[in-house]
Amino acid sequence: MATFDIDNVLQQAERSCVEHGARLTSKRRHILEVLLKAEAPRSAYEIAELYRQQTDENIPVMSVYRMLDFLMQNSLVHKLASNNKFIACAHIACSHSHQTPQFLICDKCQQVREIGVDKQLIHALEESIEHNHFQLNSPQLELHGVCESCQQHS
Amino acid sequence: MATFDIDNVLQQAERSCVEHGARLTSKRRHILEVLLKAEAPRSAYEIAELYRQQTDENIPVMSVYRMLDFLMQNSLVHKLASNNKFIACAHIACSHSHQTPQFLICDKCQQVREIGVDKQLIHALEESIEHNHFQLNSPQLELHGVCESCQQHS
DNA sequence: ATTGAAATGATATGATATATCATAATTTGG
DNA sequence: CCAAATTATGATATATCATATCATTTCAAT
Repeated sequence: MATFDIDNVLQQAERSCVEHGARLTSKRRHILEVLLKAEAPRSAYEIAELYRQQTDENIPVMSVYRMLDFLMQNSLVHKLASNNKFIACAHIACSHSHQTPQFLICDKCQQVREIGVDKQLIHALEESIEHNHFQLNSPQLELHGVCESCQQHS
Repeated sequence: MATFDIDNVLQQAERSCVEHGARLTSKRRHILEVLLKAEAPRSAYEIAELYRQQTDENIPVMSVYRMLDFLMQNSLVHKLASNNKFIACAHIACSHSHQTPQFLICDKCQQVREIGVDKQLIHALEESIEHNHFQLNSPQLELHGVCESCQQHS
């Protein structure tokens, strides 16, 4: 993601937090920035290390976890359960309301693509689940495979 | 799951391993049995503890992980990435070839239902993913929510 | 300025998972 | 049947991921 984009996204994140009465502190903002700059999902410990490198300031991992919690609550960051890593939401700067996030995770290069799966499809999935009398919380999907680029170079 | 079912499932697991030239050793079989008896997904450490209780024998967690790897390779056990726990495959004794596993995980009682989502639906999902030039490994889905029983008792 | 709430730091510890080398069990080829 | 090779398991250490708890700092509201 290009630098000018990051600034734009950060501004939008700022706005979104203000709207919801959430405080995007300087440190929280920095954590988000680290993830926006990262080219793949990062663990909390990796984020702490990148934070140190990029700001010349130490940060306890404990704090990183708390800030990630904040960012997740405000839909600015997602957690990938399948590898215990975190990723900036790809739709922070989008105007439309956020869909249920769907991630394509490349098992070779670790890059993640956050896609919008067809709404109808998700709807059908939800219906199928309701047939099982199950009440869905949030149908975040994580799908593992090989991305286009890695397919070509193998 | 009733006891007589467990024996049946274990026999089927045995058969399936023989077919594939895999060795379902006594210990591996016991690990599978522990999971078949468990009424919810278990962590590797919990499995080690249950193993101790049920066999009066110690087992290193290291070994549990290795045996779980074996069982997963042979489609007898699945790992739930979203909570780092393991569960016996619900379709060991089924004759039909295994579908892509789909799990409904209750966030209240932790019970898991392994369902067969509509084939067409999965197919559509796969198509949507191919549009993104992504090559799926295995589309295991983990969906979090509240099960029927917990909905009623809340 | 004072106070109360929210954010962050510091420390400890728990939970999950892998690396590595040693030993035991099983298979295989003679 | 035995020896070698392979596979499985044990033992130990350590890496990695995450939470609990209490102390301190920052910030906002009065």
